[in-house]
Amino acid sequence: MSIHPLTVIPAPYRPIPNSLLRNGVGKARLISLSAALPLVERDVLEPLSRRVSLAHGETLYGQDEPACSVFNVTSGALRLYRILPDGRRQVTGFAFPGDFLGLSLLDRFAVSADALGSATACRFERLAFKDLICGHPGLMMHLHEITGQELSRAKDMMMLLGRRTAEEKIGAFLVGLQERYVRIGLSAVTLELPMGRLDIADHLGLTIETVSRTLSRLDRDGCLLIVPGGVRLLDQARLARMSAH
Amino acid sequence: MSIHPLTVIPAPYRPIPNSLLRNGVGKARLISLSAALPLVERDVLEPLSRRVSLAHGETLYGQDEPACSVFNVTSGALRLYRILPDGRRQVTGFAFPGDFLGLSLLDRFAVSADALGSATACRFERLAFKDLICGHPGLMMHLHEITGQELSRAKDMMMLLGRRTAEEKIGAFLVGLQERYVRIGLSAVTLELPMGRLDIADHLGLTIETVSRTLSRLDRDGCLLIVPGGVRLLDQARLARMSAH
DNA sequence: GACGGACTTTGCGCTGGATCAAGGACCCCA
DNA sequence: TGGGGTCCTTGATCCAGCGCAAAGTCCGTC
Repeated sequence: MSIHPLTVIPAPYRPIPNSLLRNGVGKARLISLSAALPLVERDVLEPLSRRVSLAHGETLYGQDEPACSVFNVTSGALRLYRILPDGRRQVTGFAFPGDFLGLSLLDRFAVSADALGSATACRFERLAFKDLICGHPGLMMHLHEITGQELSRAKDMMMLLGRRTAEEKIGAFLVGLQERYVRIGLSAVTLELPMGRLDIADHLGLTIETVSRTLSRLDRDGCLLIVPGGVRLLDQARLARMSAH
Repeated sequence: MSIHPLTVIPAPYRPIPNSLLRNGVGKARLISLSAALPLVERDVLEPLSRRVSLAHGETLYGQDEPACSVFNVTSGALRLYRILPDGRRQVTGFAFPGDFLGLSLLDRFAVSADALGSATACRFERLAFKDLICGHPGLMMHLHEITGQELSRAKDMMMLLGRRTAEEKIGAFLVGLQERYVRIGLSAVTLELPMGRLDIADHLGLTIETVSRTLSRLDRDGCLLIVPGGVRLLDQARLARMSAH
């Protein structure tokens, strides 16, 4: 049902787990930091960093843990979330190569972070990082701006969670993900979804069944195509309309 | 129904609009900046500021407008929100004395801000503000930390919007407001609610009817007392439990 | 190549909160 | 003291999305 027999699907549509999110480990750090920062700032930060590797499902840090590090994701994808005592979970976002984690430099992490598939990151010791940027106002300002953009996206998210329907949530999620992928140089048509349906549900304030049903319906309507490991966006215009601000 | 005849209510419970939120205009700026910042940082910022006064409902700035100013609220309360083309609204938060607005220093405002009742703020010209803090790394770091706290609260809000029931939303809203009031030296028991039911609804992702019904039920259950212009929290323990993280 | 486990899809009945509709309280101003 | 506007409350009904249950799919492993 999800792949129509007459549909031409350009390779790769086979589930190569996280394939598009792994760009070769050697270059990853370079790619990542250059995407987010000017050369000169990268040169300042680079010497402080140490590599961290995570296997599928491994935790990078836990909510409320003392935040002694700042991270920059270099490959793979991470899930950021909070959990209530009774098990209800809110996935506040996903992190991809180039994203900073813990950049607000608070004493404790605001969320937990774990890996979807395998992932790597640069770790910076927080106090050293703080001292360093204190000596580089331009860099600090740049990092502040990145935090400001995250805050702005958080407000988009509030609107999404508080005032939009299931279909709009799914649409906005997919279009937003596509935009982020394009910005880091990944496919714009076939979206890899390294997170599961349950992660998407807990991100959008829905249940896994509603996510599944809504995706199925969009597939049936020819709006998108569910492929193993992800989704192909077909009717971009309609998706854009349903996720429009 | 909302005020039980046998309940002793300490004055003031009469609706003095925004009474507790107006602390005398002359001292307001001092109070505000001293609350948020150390003395030395206040002395740096103070000379750049100009007073702005807003009447009830007046707009301080609009979403997507070029952000040429940073503000620090000195009296009253503001509503921060986004609106979708079809009229659906998400109130992303409320601002009280001491709060900064536009601190992420992006080119455009992420939300609209208007006054609930009358309000005043300090206005800083954005570029001058930026230049100034570039020369004061400690101050910039402090402001960055404030932004980080706002981001953390935004994530609380996502959890609230995505995963909690109407009653939990109301409970968490009231307890959170109380905590903020305490921090700026206002009453801890009788909460003034300068925003209307519709503002609360649009903040919590509910309808005005659900907000009204839920408050009525909590009143009936002896959990709180609806008084003109606000609410008195009676069963703090139960409220804390229902809003617990 | 078939067994087991994790994830996804689908059907069905249910419910929390939305929607529609009607009053009620309060306030400003005449 | 009364009339009109705004906001709030309450009741009745509806429905989008939830919760449960049962297949179905995919994948790794032995």
